[in-house]
Formats: sequence, structure tokens, C-alpha cells
Amino acid sequence: MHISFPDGTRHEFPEGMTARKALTQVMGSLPSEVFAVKLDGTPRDLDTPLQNDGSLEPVTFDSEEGKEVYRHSSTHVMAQAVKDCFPTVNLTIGPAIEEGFFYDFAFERPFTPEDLEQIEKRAHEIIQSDFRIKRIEMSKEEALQLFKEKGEAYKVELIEGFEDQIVSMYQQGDFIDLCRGPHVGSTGQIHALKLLSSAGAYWRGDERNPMLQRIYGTSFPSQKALDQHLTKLEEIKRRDHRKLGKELDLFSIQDETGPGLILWHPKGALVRLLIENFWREQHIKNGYELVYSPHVARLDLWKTSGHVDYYRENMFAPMTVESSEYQLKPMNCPFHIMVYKSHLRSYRDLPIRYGELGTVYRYERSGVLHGLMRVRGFTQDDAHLFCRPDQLATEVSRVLEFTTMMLRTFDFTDFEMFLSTRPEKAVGSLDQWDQATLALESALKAGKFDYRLDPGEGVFYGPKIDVKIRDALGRSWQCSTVQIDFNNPERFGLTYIGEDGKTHQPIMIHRALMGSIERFFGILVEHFAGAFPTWLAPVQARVLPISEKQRDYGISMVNQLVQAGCRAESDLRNEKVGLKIRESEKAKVPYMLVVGEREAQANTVSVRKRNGKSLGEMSVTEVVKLIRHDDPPMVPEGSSHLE
RNA sequence: GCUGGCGUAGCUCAAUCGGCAGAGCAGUGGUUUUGUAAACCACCGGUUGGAGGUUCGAUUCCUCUCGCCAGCUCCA
Repeated sequence: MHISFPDGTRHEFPEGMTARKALTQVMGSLPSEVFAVKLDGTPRDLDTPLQNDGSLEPVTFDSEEGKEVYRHSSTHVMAQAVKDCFPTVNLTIGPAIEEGFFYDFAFERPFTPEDLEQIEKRAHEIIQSDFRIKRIEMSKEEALQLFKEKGEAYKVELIEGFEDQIVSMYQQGDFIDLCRGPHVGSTGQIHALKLLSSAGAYWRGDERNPMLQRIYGTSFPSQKALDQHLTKLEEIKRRDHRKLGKELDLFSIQDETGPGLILWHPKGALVRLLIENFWREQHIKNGYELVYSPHVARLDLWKTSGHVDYYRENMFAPMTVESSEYQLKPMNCPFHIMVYKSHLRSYRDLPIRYGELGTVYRYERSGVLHGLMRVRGFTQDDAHLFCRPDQLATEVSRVLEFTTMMLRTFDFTDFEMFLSTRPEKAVGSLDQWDQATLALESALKAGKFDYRLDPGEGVFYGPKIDVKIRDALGRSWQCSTVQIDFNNPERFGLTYIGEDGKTHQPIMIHRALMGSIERFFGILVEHFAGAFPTWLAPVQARVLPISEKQRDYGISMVNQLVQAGCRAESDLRNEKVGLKIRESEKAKVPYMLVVGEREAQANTVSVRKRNGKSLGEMSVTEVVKLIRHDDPPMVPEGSSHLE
């Protein structure tokens, strides 16, 4: 039997030798960080017997597969600990997730923080005991018998759903769990484990099923790596846009106004205005025409568009006005369609691109609302493109290009693209869906964008490309979306006159680059930790006189800056400059301009950046240059606004 | 919507077993005239989210309700 290794070597082994022994032989000794293997590319236990020729490579925490195996074993350790502490719990499922793991237990009450402490302590003991983790295979009948005896009803339900007649289990100490595997060799290979939180979760994710008690945790190969992760969690808390939004006085959501409805305070509103101005400018440059549309419309319009049939659960209830029903808009598309329909269109007119910062209202279940990220009233940076079939791929390509340019301007340079295909609840023929999906795919390929498939995640009227961005903490957010729609042109009877003099149906593209302004703004706040780049900072410079003697000089500096187009203000309070600096620092003002006796004499200001760096004395003209330097889109591609 | 936790001054948070609701910051008035992340003094500030109940007495216990937080489901 011949086995090849990642270094390109091939070795011969007797049949049935375990992967562990084979690796040990080849590598001299098995490094302690190796806890699993990949056999022909599939993760397996170290003790998997080798049966045929194939390839073998060691698995460590450094790979995605490795992390998954490691966390999966971690959750088994946690489950064992829970069973030890609370023998009456029933086991359900416990997978690895992106940054850790969870396990769902059926238990008569929620776990308290004290319970978690106790469980974590027990988990550490289990790790100390270094139990060998053994794979056991048995027939479905035997497995059912075993879990029935143990009273593990959920496990029985799971096994009953299996098609295979052979079921695998993993055992460590006296703990045995149904599991596909693979796992690390022994519990001692989990080095740093921490339980993070507990919460309710439904069995099989369905709210009609019983509520289970889920415990979240994470694990790392070293305490240091775990600590780093915990520090990052702290950083996420520190940057929370809800916290910063309050501290920086950007926006509020108030009980009296209603949940999920945003009040933009002057500073937040100014940042939003800057974003929107940039957006409008760029759209005009890119061949879009801007339109406005009302916030309500006759319900009939939404019947025609299909929203009443396909989107009702997300719509506010209709209202009756003069005995006809009106609907608060959940989307902008029908309006743009009506603008298109207001004229007879020629093939020469296409593509037509209508853009609007359109505010929509959607009913969201109360439990899902979250700061600016998930709200009930928000503004989409929406556009609808109407084009001929032969223009479709080009238009999608242009949109993708425009999207990445826009996102780069806001310091997002790391994108992931997803192609979403037909969902179960959908309109239109399969043929139309195939055509549209193909067009999106060709645009992705033309732009040389890497992308992944998201099967069944399309919108009811067509397939889409979603763009996710990665923020400064490596979290990904979905903002941009490009959706093809064959359906609405048909529903609304859209036409254009072709070269042949006959009527044809245009294809529609729905697209948003930032998605929702509210959400995008929230993402920006967290990405920059509240320290907006100078071009977006609500206050770009604050003049700080040392004493009241420089009051007039300070005022004249501010006036000059404002005249030159900078957003500047002064802090003339009877306070020490230390306090003024502290407060400007907390307000994340990019430039602090200290003026005292010396500066007033020399007609300069002393420039201090918000990162604490001093740039020395400068004239106002130089400061203006400094501030205007990174106005978009003069920012060179790929450069970061972050300090 | 569901499960659990929480709701006290503009903000951040105290208040023992049910016994006069308190501090820092912010605000206001004054003193100080200040050199790169907090000068000092005084004052003001509350229907303890709302409604009901138990009690001699409720921030505290109970019921309902609104909102927030975490998670589930869903999603821009």
C-alpha cells in the first residue's frame, strides 16, 4: 500500500496501519500540534486505519478543517462536563462554528453564569484527565438501543433519521456521543477552552419545536491565542456603534419614537450627508439619473409587483385613505418602474439607470432589531437598471466595478462575492432563472472576481450577487447586492421598441452598493472605531485657545478654515488646554489646533493629530491643505484612512 | 414572535433582609488665565420605564404592559 505525503514523498506501509503510526514513521515523531489527518483530502482521526493507496497529510489548528475538528472535540468535552454536572440533561447536537462551538442541551431550566463556571471547571478537569477519544461503529439498531437505554430521546430521533445502517460514536472516559467525527486523539489536546454564554435555541432551529439550552464556547491551541481572541471580543464591544453612537452624539433610537426608527442627530446627519453627496456625485458620473419617489402608494401597485404575495410578512399593515388602500413602501422598485413606463422607450434609450436614496419601511419582528444594523425604516442606495438582453452582462459588470470603487473609497478593500440561486418560493420560469444566473456568472468571471455559490438564497424574482466586505476586525458584512429581475418587467408590462420596430421586454437589474445607509453607517462607525477619516469627520478641526487672551485669534482661525471649506469649530471655554484636548480626543476630532501666545504672534497654529502626534506649528493655509488632502476620490487606491 | 436577562438623574453606575433614593461625569453659577488626555468650590438635577396588586411602608415582592440586551428564526 502506497501513501503520498504533502512534501511529495511516497512511502509503503502494511495495510491497516493507522494514520498516526504512518505519520510518526515518516516524520520521526508526531508533533504535538498534529491532532488529526486528511486522508485523500478528507479529515479523519489519527487512528484511522489506512486501507488503500492514497494521500495523507497532518492536520493542525492552522487550517479551517483543523479548527473545525478541534472545536468539535471541544464541544464534546463541554458536553461531557455538562453531563457530569447535570446528569439529567439530554444531549442534542453540538457543532463547531466560525469562532468557537456550541452544544444544545435539553434541560428543565436555563443555565446560569454560575452553572457555566462549574461546567468550565469540570471541562478543564476532563482535559487534565487526557481521556483517549475512541471511535466506535455499530449498527443502527444497536445505537438506537444504546441511546434508548440512556434516555437520550433527541439522539434516538437523530439516528432514526439516518439512512446509513452503520452509525459512529465517539467515546472519551465514560462519555459517549453520537458523532460523525473526526476528533482529536485525546481530550488533553484541547489546550485552552472557555465557555462564553448561554441562550435558548430551538430544536432543529424551528420555533415550533421545544426550546433547548445552548452553551457557546471557544477553544484555542494556547492560552495566548485564547486571550487574543478574548481581547478581540472586548474590542468589538468597545467599537459597538450603539455605544459610540451615543458617545459621539451621532443618532438615537427612542422609546417614544418607536423601535427600529432612527433619529439622526446633527453630527450623524452630517456624516450621512457627506456619504450621500459623494454617492450622488458618483452616480451622475457613472451614467445614472436620480429620481425621487413617495413613501406610500396604492396597495394595488404592490399587488402588481408581487410584494403582497411574496413579501407581506415584512410589510407594515396597509392604511385606508378615501376608501382605497395605501401601503407604506417596503421597496423602491415599483416607483422606478412607473417612471420607466411614463414614456414609450426605444432600444436606443437603453440602458436606463434610475438611482434613488429611497427610504423604505419594513416590518421586522421585534427580536431582530439591532441598533442601526437592523431597523424598521431605512434608506437604500437603490437603483434600477433597464436594459436589453444583449446589455445585461455588461451592465452587471459595470455595477460590480462601481461597487468595488465605492467600497474602496470607504476603506473596504477585502470583498467576498456570493452568487445566490433560485429559492423555493419564486416566480418566473426555470428558463429565465437559468439565463439570469448565467449572466451574473459571466459578469463575475469577466471582472475576475472570486465568488462562491449560495444555493437557494436568491430573491423571489431573480438570482443575485451579494458582496460582503470585511471590516477592520475581520468581520464580514453584507452590503451590496445586484439582483436580476425578469419578473417585474413582465408584471408591469414594460416594453421598448426594438430596432425591428416591434415591442420587446427590457430586463431589470436591482442594485444597492451600500445596501442601507443606516446599516452602512453603523458598519463605518465600528470599522473606524468612531474615528472617521478626515473627509467624513463631522468636525475636521477644533481650535483650542490656551487662554481667553487668544480668544479673538482663535475665532479668526476658525473663520479662515470655514471660509476655505473645512469643518472647523473652536473651544473657547474657560478651561485648561489639557481638558480641551481630552474632550476633542474623545470626540475623535482629526486635528486639534492649539493657539497660545506664541502662535498668535507668529500667525500659526500648533497641530496635534487625534493619535497624539504633534505636527508642529503651521499656517492656516497649510492646515487647509492637510485637511483637504484626503477628500475623496483623490485617495489613492488601496490606501487606508486608518491611523 | 420565542427563551432568558435587564430597565434608578442627560450619561456611567450604587442603594444590605421590604424601611428617608446616592455618587462620578455632564449642566448652571463662581474662583482660576491656563501649553498637549480631567484645576477648584458651590448649586441644580428623580412620578426608580408605565399600569395595577401585596404591605403600615415597594427601586426591592407579585401580575400585566412597553422598551433594551443576548440567542433562536429571519434579514439591507
